[in-house]
Amino acid sequence: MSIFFSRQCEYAIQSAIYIAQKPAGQWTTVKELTGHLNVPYHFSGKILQNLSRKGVLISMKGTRGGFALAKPARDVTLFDIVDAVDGSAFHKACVMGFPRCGDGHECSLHDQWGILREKIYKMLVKKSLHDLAHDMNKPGYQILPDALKNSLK
Amino acid sequence: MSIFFSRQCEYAIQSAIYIAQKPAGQWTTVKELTGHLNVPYHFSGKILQNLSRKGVLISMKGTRGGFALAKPARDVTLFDIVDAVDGSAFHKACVMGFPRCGDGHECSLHDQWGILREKIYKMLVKKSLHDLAHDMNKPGYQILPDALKNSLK
DNA sequence: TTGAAATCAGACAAATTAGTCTGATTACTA
DNA sequence: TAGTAATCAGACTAATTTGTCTGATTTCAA
Repeated sequence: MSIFFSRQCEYAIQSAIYIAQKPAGQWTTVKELTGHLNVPYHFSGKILQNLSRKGVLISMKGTRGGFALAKPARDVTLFDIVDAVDGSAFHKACVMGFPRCGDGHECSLHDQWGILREKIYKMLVKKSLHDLAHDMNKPGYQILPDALKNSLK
Repeated sequence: MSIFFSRQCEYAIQSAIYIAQKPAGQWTTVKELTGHLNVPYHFSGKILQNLSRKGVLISMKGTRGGFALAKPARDVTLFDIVDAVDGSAFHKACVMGFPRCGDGHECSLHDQWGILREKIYKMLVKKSLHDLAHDMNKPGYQILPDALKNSLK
């Protein structure tokens, strides 16, 4: 049970936050990212390419290339990332998997779960990458264990 | 993104509800279950065996055998099922996958998600199989599409 | 203009999850 | 007591997700 998002989605979120923490206009390479983030190098490449295909990031090839946000961090929500990677099936599907739920034959949890799901959705939509980047820069917050941080290139 | 529970867990929940709808003391065979529930026959067997190993169900071999609840339906919560199948990692793990979150280096969503997660947990703990079985017996509720229901043995 | 450093593309491998098959064992019934 | 219908166990296959590898292309800088 990967908690709520797929692992790929977790990686994407963490990557986006990392990129958003840097001054706008700077490019971030896969190498730098995976040095800070404990995401497998090549997998990271794939994920970032995917995000740029989806319009969340932009990329530049070449020596001074890398990835950057396609829009200002204030204008990208957490939901945008999740939606780009995992889709938004959790909006629709029955939490217990009953096929007719939401179809006039709602399951016993339908309403309760609907309320919670909506709260989760609002949480995702209200958090911008700017918020996240800002929060996670504060002292108590930290993206990685020190051990890993020290071992970066 | 399998919404929230693994598919196996969804099957387990649906099966448990089905069994709980029958009068106490009756045995339910895999054949009957999969006739009503659209769960692959052999996979269903595995899942039910697993649930009985975990103490949620009991089983009896032989001609008139099958599976039944190990305890009264009022005493089995939805959380018991989920916990038996998927575990309860969602209690602990960071929703965005940050390794140090919950360790003094909380992520930006930690508190908000904690509140929602607790509500989800309460929802699971408060729903007994008896509640579920009762609710899903009401007219508007229905476990399966008619088409499937009609094609049962 | 050449070399280095980056993305990009796609095939491949490994791990996990989902689903299938077969044969053994058990218990009821005729 | 023999046959049937069920669980049980475990090996196997298939599908999905995760992760790896290689080579091509692009861009910059010496």
